[in-house]
Amino acid sequence: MTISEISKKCNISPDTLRYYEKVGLLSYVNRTSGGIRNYTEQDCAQVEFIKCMRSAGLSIEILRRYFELFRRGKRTLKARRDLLAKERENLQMRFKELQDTIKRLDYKISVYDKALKSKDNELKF
Amino acid sequence: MTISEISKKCNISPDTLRYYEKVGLLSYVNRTSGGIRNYTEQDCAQVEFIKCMRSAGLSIEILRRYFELFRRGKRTLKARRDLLAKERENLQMRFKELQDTIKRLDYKISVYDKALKSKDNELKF
DNA sequence: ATATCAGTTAGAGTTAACTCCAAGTCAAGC
DNA sequence: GCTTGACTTGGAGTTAACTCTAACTGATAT
Repeated sequence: MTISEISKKCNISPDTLRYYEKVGLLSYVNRTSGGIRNYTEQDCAQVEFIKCMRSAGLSIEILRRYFELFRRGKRTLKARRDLLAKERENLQMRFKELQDTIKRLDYKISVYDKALKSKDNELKF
Repeated sequence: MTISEISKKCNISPDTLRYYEKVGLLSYVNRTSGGIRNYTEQDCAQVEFIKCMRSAGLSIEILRRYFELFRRGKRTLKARRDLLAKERENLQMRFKELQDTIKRLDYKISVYDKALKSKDNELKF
């Protein structure tokens, strides 16, 4: 798969793919004899994983650390597991916060709806 | 309340408070005769609201728009309600995504735990 | 009256994560 | 052999959201 093919397939720009490679999220992408990147299905799955974690809020730096551990081989299994478990806990916290914020917005919207009905209230902010 | 007092109370830096004022999130903060900001409880509640929305991911720009509508008075009630409702929907989507990502991490962690037990598996990434 | 200290401003600097650009290369079609 | 078009690189530019700096001011304690 060329860079533009995986770009379309994974909906991520070629520039971003090269950037991810440069900073260590996608190491050792195969090349053709002419020096052109040749992505595998496995690379594609990894890109999907990165995209998913990025959109949940994991930083490039955390993911870089994760893949760096990977490159060091099997003896880092435990460290990788623990890194993921820690990030999972962070997400769990953000999940609860998000839930509360949605509730807060729901309440605020209901206050707006009341004000709109009664036609003469203003809110504090 | 001086800036350092509200800073401690709301756990937000004085620089950030001045920045929020500059970009239009906190307009018309009262001043003493000497020109020093004098925050009210109401300002404090507004700062808490901003903090909550910011940490859920709402941008400064969206919040700026919200408070700008506010300044235009009662006739923008509906527009403000709709702005909040739209952001609420965005958060709802991110909430679901986050839930899926947490599940995905749980699965991945369980795969790690299996690999750690069997002592000889490596994962793909 | 002077030193101290918390506040003020405008504007510069920082960070993360891209995103763009210019100059060059390579394979394929005419 | 030449053009075209997709690729390559290193490095510069962008954006959001702060964060810091320098120079200044005004109230309070000695």
